[in-house]
Amino acid sequence: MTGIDLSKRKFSSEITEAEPEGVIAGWVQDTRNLGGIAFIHVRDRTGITQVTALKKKLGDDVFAEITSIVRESAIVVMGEIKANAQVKSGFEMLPTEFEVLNKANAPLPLGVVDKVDADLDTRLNNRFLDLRKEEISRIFRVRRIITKEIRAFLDNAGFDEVNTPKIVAAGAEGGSTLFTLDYFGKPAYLAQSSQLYKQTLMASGFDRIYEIAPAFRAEESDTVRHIAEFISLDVEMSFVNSSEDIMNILDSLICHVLTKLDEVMGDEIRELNPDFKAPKGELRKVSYAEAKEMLAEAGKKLEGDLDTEAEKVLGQVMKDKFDEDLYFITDFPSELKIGTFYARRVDDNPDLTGYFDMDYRGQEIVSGGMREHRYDILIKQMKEADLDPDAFEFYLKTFMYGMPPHGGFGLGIERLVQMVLALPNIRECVLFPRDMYRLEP
RNA sequence: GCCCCGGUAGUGUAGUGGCCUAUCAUGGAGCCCUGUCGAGGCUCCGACGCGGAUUCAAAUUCCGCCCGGGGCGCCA
Repeated sequence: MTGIDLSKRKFSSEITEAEPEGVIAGWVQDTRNLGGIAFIHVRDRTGITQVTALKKKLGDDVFAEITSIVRESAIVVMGEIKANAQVKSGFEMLPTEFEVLNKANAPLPLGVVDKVDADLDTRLNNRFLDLRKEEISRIFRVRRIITKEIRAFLDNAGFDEVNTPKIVAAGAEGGSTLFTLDYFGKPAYLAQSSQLYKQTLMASGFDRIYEIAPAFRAEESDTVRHIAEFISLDVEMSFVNSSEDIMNILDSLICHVLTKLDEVMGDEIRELNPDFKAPKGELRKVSYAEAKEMLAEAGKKLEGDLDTEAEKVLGQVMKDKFDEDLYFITDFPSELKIGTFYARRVDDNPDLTGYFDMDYRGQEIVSGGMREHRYDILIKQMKEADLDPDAFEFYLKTFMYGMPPHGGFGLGIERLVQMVLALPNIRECVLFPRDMYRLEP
């Protein structure tokens, strides 16, 4: 039991002179002891309150006690609120009582307000301390607003949120990138995408659905844009004519989300990424063939699918030419989408698919398009992709009883956050990232 | 999976065979200071990833292992 009633606690942002007595609680960020006066900066999730301790008023012993609290200890302070123009927040607290709720050990494995930077690895090993930094927790505020606005937009557009299993018997794109696990003695996998299930729901009359859920990839991809567990927004809609219908929804969705984000915390985002701006409206569509030409002009010859360098060059071209960050790449050749067996090819030109990517400054963040809803063609494409239809029985069955034409897309939430904030590493926008080497914390 | 690079105090670094009893900053401990907010001044503390090899001598060279960083392929 503490002597100070924690239920009376106010956040730093709520401190005003209106209530002359107050209780604050948080972490001791820093102490400035000037001898006869000391300033203790107490941080909570809304900001910092300065506690001003006077030796004369508190007495030598209490003053020594309050000024010797180890940084990052959790404390609660009760005191008098005073307006003071010399303080950043405009208010300070003159303590009458305080209590260390739990002391921090010294030295800290990671400084929260130190003047030296720490490596990402060190920071992730001590993530709980890393997350106490405002500029780090800000990344997750951005992330929360993004997912909140995605839901707001899609709910409003008549989409229902669903959940599909993450323990599955087969993957959407073959077995090499699946994590295996033992499921009551049977082999099972962690879902690499909700593709098969969201299509199944199209055969179930849901019409418009979305899911925001983890996807697991056992790809041995050790890069700044890959993680083994990421959050995917999956959207699927049925009774649609073409990929245009799907791109329209995605276009409106992304513009809505980024516009709202700009409204709510645009300035804070630009402190971290000065180039952030919300797209104005309809996004540009560049066909694969056009992209190839634009790349040739820029001196990058392309054979086959866009490689990482091609994506980056194209991103720069879009920036230079149109001053645009976000754009579609459409009409991928079918030969590049063999592995994506469920992609529907253009009826009068089977060399092309209606598949598209959406790139954000040269980084792929979305991929999607019309799915193949006709059973026979699907089987054929599955075989071309070297997959065994027998392993997909539950999925294929849904195509035999009135599967409507449908399509959708998958968007990598972390990739979007990473590009909005221009973060150097995707791990920055995951609380506890999982990669080839990191399984804890 | 392939290619390149690195591991020095709690944290970030300097140091490429002897000048190393290892630099600087930050941090920690302590002292001084009644308006700090990257506070300031002074003192002290604290480190060469592990194993082997070469050498009179290894933080420094070589080999193996472990850990980390970057790029590619692939993808969201």
